[in-house]
Amino acid sequence: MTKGLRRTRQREVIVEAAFGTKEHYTAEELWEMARRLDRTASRATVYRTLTLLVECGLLREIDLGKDVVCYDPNFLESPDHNHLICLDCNRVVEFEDAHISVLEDCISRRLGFTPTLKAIRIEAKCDELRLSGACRHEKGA
Amino acid sequence: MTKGLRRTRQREVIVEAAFGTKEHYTAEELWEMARRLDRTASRATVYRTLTLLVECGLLREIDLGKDVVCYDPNFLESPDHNHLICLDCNRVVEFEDAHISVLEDCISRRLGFTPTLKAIRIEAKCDELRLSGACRHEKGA
DNA sequence: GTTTCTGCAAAGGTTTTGCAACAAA
DNA sequence: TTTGTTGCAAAACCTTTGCAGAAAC
Repeated sequence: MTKGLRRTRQREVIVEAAFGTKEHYTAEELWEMARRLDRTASRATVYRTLTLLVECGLLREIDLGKDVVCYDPNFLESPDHNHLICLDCNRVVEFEDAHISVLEDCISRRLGFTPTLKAIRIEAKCDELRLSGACRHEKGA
Repeated sequence: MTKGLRRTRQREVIVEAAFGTKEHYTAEELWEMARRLDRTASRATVYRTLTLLVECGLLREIDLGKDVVCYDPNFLESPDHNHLICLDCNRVVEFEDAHISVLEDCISRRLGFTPTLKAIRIEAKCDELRLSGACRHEKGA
């Protein structure tokens, strides 16, 4: 009844690419990163491996407000972090807060649920840009 | 320099459908609802009107963890609410919490930002189902 | 009359899939 | 061997868009 997953060179390459960065990426971007390690990596296998990694809980899908799904390899280290997206420069800032996390658990329990995933997304404007007219990170796409 | 938007019958129908429910819906579902009011409503106009409504802030896109974008017509009444999605029955529970909202603002400010949108998504398992083996809402798609 | 809007169908972009060849166990 | 995996190209999906006719102002 076990899944009988196999260790293949393709999967090794994709996993290495997936966790070789701390940046968020799309499926297409992961494909590019994997191809830098092995020119023969195929898009289909990247998609199939991404599905596996997300199912295993090794990788998490995040909503950065873009029109494509993004993946975040940093949840292994800090499983409870959230994302703030700067609308001025598109920079994504990760943050973690124990108080919020506890509150989320309380609210869930009160509603009759046990949370399995908690995600906060904050879209915001940069104070520095508003006050001084310039933002240190403005280049960020 | 003004946008010069026009009041058309098609837009009236789509807006009526969009705010004639408290449920969340996809673009496709809104198209079906609009067609119930007017058989000639076209998909393209639904998409174009959705874009306008979101830009105006009358409607909000929400991430329910599905693979399509969902829209939530309830943000006009309670602009600060969040969503808990039951993984057992797919039911979506809306909740609001002033403490969390304040904490989100504090964290944003500390990071140097002024938030324009705050969204929490919690995926969870139903306690009732786990304890008693049955869930009142199990039918939910 | 001018400008905006609509509907259609085609195009665009992302993700999934059927299948034959291939590789791991 | 047996079973799982890959790569390709096609298919499936959702969303956007060009354009000519229609409607609003």
